[in-house]
Amino acid sequence: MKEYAFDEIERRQQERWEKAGLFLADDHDDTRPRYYALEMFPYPSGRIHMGHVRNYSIGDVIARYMRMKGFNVLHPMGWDAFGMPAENAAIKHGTHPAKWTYENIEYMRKELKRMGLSYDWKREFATCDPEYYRWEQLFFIEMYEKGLVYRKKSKVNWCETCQTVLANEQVEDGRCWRCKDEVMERELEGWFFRITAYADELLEGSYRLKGWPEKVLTMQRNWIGKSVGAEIDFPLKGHQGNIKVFTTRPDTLFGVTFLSLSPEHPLALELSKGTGQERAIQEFVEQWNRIPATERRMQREKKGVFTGAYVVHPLTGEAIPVFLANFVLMEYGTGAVMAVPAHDQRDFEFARQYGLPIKLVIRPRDKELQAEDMDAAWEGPGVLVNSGQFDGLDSVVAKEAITDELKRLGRGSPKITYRLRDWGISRQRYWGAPIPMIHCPRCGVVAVPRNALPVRLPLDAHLDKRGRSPLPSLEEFYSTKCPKCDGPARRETDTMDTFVESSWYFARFTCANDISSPLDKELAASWLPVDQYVGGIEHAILHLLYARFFTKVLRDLGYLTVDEPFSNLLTQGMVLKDGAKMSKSKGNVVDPDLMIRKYGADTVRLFILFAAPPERDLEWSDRGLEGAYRFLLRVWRLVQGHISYLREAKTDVGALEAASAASSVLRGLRQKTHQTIEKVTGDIGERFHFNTAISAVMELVNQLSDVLNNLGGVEKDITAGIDPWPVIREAVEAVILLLSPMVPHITEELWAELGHDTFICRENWPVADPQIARADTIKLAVQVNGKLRGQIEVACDASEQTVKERAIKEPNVARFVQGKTVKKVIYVPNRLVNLVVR
RNA sequence: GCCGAAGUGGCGGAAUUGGUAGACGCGCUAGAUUCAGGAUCUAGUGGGCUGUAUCGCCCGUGGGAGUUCGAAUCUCCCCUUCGGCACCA
Repeated sequence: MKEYAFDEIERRQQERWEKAGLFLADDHDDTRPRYYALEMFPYPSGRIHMGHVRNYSIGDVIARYMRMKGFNVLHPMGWDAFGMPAENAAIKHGTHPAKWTYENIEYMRKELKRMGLSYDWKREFATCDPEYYRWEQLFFIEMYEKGLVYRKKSKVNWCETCQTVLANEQVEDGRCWRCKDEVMERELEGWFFRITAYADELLEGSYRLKGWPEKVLTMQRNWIGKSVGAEIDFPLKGHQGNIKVFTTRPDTLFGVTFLSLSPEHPLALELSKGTGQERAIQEFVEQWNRIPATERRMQREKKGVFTGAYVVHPLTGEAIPVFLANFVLMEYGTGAVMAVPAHDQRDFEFARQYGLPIKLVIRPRDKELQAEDMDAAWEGPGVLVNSGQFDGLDSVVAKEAITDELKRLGRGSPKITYRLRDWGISRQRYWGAPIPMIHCPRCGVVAVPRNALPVRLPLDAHLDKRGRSPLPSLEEFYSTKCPKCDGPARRETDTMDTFVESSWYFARFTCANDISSPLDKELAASWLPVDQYVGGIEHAILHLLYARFFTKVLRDLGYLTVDEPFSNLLTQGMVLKDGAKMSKSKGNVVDPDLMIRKYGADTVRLFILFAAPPERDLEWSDRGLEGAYRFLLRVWRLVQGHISYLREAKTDVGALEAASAASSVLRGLRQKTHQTIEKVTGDIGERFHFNTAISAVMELVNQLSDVLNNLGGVEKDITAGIDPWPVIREAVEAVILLLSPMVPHITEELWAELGHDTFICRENWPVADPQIARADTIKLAVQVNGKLRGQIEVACDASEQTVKERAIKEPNVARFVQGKTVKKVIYVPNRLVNLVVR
């Protein structure tokens, strides 16, 4: 018997596939429906890890399955190649980020190829290729012209270790998402993408993304954080001007007893002038400034100080004191809030702390409240009281009524506020796409002309030990001429956030080799949106929201015709070892290369698909891996051990039907074969539950082994002259075909061994015959008062009457029914009979 | 604190629509083979019951209550674990 030489087999099959160009997507074939399967492309960090193996195994099953289902499949791969680790490695090892990156890509490409992933490698690119980022620079300029890019000075999150600005999303718990060092606050001028212009569409669109996990959509909605309310002006008492506040509860306007301003509010110091509160305010603000920005938000205790100033209530004319309060955020709304202690918990705590009045204006429908003995604010709905002309109104209705009144008086207006901030994309790093802008002392900011693109990142730059970008001091780079006035000018030396590259790479894959334009509109339209996107949940907000934003921008720039990039999203769970995420620091990393060398790519793929459904976390198990290997070995021996009979067998309908008519064992095997096809098709095609698909094939293999181990018995069972091998071959072929998307090499090899000269990955997915899959008898459970008391086997088409009679005659059932009256008989066809007795 | 997901044998997990809980795999036990170990094959494997022992009973899906002829699945309360958000006015 031939040995299962997985390494030789896998390499040979991979070579065959490559030579035959099996996985190239056909841009021009319109006879088959198109399907775009995509996995999140990796950062070329050096080597692949188990997370990649899982991600790409899942994606590959989908791609291969859809191909067999007759789709023209696009399944590309590339490299998210800009980023800091390249710079860090360059500094540490005295190499160049480009060299490091391209060498890693070389290595990792080999690793991916060794896994037998069915990619269209002709579309591969790295985002650090000038031929890629040149188009990104073009988009930047076009967005700039449309007002979607702007420059502003802002307080930014600065990571000293990484020497760069971080987006809000890259700050976790006040620390840098990458190096985990504390983030500082800094004022810096930088470039922004106006993602807020799409806030509403991003939010609306989230309700139409039926193929996304609800969890991801919820996270995005929270991130966008839309609040509907009103902006209200409180005129300063005795001064010019007013203080603007944003509130979602205009219905509580009559309950305002003070105003709270952020300590960073521009009016903070000014308000106290001439009130005797100057010192107190000064101290409070100074104290506030001494607290590191990252810790400010963590303070939970409500603290504040009176500014000495008063504003006028816009409807009642009352004087309202103005406070500074440590919980008011400058970056949200207007940096000032109207305080309604009776109906906002924070205001309530603040008021209690400083002995400020609490005025009840919303009375809940089902209970009586007194301002004096409340122990928490009432934030729910109710009926308005103490609210002048609005008394008696429902609080929901009052929101609009009061806003209308304010608008009529010119003291306020409806307002929608978002938590989402514009996307700061400037990075003071070297290894990124240069921002194609020029600063001219005479003309100001000028875009690089389109015909001068790309602005190439100079490769002869020198990185200093501290990791600071060499670009601002590299004259050959920054020194240029103004495209408008031809005078001396300076190039922008910031580079783009690497999330920009990953925001449109999926679109570029549809026309990766187009050298004349960023996106071929027709090709993009023919492939997009991505039918199935697969990746980690850690990108739920960042990458996925940016990609959605970019898709809408590119649509509005005329490049794309779709509104959303990914129709269906599968977020796979993590790979754990000993209950924890694999990491170098924990020392629990399992090296995929090593495992592949030891057991082969098919075994590793099989284990990882079998151990858990894709969306759940997966616990790595060496034993489980061995189990997967053993199973493949069983399949191998099953086929090779009977190879000459199997090769001879002809699976024509006549032979199959004759054999199953002649033998109950063979009839049973055929039935199991077709049931398995049904089950696996559903599990892969509809649920992506590869674990149960595999276990179903295992059951078929078990039954097949039984039959083969007992061939003598089968032959006795058979009418003379009937050949059992067609039925056995049908089962064997089903096993091989059904497993092929998951373990493509061994199945390809066995397919050839059976005498096929076709590629299995080009075969049609098997179709179950429901007639054969259906059993002629069926086992039903019989319950008495809901407890299982027996089992009966009846003909499929048995009448309800027959079934009930059989059930009641079943000895053990009869025992429990004896001496009692049957009150009711519940009959669930194909499932059970339940006798209710008393 | 708020939101979400999860909790099923020794372990990973299955039960797709309220209908025979524990499929499949790992591990374990016994047997066969072997000088031995490993590998392989066969059988068994949720807990309890000397009980009318190839059959049957009781208990059992984090805990408690409920709806139902019937609940791992639905409802309510509680516990634990993981993830996200965390003063967003």
